[in-house]
Amino acid sequence: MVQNARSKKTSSSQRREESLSREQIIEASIELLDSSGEEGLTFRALSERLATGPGAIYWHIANKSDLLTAACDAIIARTMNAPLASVTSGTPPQTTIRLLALAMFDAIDAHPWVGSALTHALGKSPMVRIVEHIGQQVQALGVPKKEHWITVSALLNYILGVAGRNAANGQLARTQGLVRSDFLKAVSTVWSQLDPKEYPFARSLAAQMRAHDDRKDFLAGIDLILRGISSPRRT
Amino acid sequence: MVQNARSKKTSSSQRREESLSREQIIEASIELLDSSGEEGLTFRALSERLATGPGAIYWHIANKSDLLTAACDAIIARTMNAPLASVTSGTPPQTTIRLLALAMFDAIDAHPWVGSALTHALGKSPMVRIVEHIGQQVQALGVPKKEHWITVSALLNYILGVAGRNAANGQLARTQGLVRSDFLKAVSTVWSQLDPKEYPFARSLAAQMRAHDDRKDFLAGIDLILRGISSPRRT
DNA sequence: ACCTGAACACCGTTCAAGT
DNA sequence: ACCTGAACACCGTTCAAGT
Repeated sequence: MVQNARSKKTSSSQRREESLSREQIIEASIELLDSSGEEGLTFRALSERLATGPGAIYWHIANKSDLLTAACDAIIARTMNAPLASVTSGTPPQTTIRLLALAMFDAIDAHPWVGSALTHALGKSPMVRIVEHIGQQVQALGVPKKEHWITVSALLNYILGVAGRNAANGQLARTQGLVRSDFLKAVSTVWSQLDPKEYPFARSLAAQMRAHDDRKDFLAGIDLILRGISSPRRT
Repeated sequence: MVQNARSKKTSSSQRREESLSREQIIEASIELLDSSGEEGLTFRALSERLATGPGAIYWHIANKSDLLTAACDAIIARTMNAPLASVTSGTPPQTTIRLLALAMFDAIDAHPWVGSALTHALGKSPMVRIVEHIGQQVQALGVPKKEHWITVSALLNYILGVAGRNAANGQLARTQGLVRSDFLKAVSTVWSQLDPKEYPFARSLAAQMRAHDDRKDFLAGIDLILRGISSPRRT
């Protein structure tokens, strides 16, 4: 209360001007999520950052799930529009899909919480945006209309799988105070010590796991699926 | 307190015999998760079901995350072993992979919470089991050793993506009191009303979404990836 | 119309005290 | 060795009361 006493200064500096807006709340949520992860986003921390009470937020936002979806949507909207800047009408759809997928990967890498937020926003706007952008390229690829759903689903599920993994990796790494590469090294070490009778394959994979590059491997998976899409059915 | 008064009856019926065991706790957790979803698993509900206090559980289990992983592992262990019963040495690896993948789908369909539990148990035993079983088939497929990691990752990420989606679908459907098919119909209706200028593709997908069959489409995605695996690289 | 902040009904987890 | 259950430090959400 004391620090609010100097409110005579018309409308200059760090005091909130006019009223709280949905955009302000979402932007503050993103900052909070980026700096302290999913569990760092609480209505109390958020209202403190916005210099207001917990109840005030409920005037603009329905509930926490709504808040998370909105924050996620803000990131996805930026992510889906950015890579299209370098795309011309001559760009092959495969290239555009790779660009979109990589943009998703980088966004989730920068904001791990987006990964799990996406999972919980299935019919919602973030997902619609992604489906739209990827779908248009699948269409341009000449995939028959009947297979649109299955093809987009396959790409989307793969991307969501990676997203979820990255989100979990990020959170685990944060919890244990490790960088992600160190965390993977730790897992690799555990796997290399698995019982060779029971888990021969997982054990043999430990070395590749230690050396791998998340981003490159993600793209390799996209390429694998793209190959599957353009490969004839056998049935 | 009153209902425990008749404890003279030696050791016959519904009273706990001997002491609480980790297995009992995990089994009760699975029942709770199946009947009331992820948010239904609380230490209070669990301890009530086990006729004990919340603190007692901590003697056998480290924390909630440990509990969820253990419950998930119990389901995955059953899931990965069952389909192998019908596999002989002559079964082509593709067929076995399809069987394993379908077993995963069905398990997650029956226990939606497994989907999100898997995401949070990355280096842990449930994941090791899955990697081991799928990996052995990838190896049998003749995939070069250098590509083991990427190939298994692609399959796994796809499966995890579907798993996460199913988990979220199940939870949403539960929250809104809908069966899953009704929930998809509702989403499809929303999508069919999207702005055709902004979201032409997503809009055109609504019909396919309404008609689709989760399980069949899941398998179609696996087949698509399998085609990609056996299709030559272009580099 | 928008905000305040106390209050409600929960959580996971701990820990002295019991047996 | 194992269990009890009160207590702690949190949550999301609501709502009368304010401006």
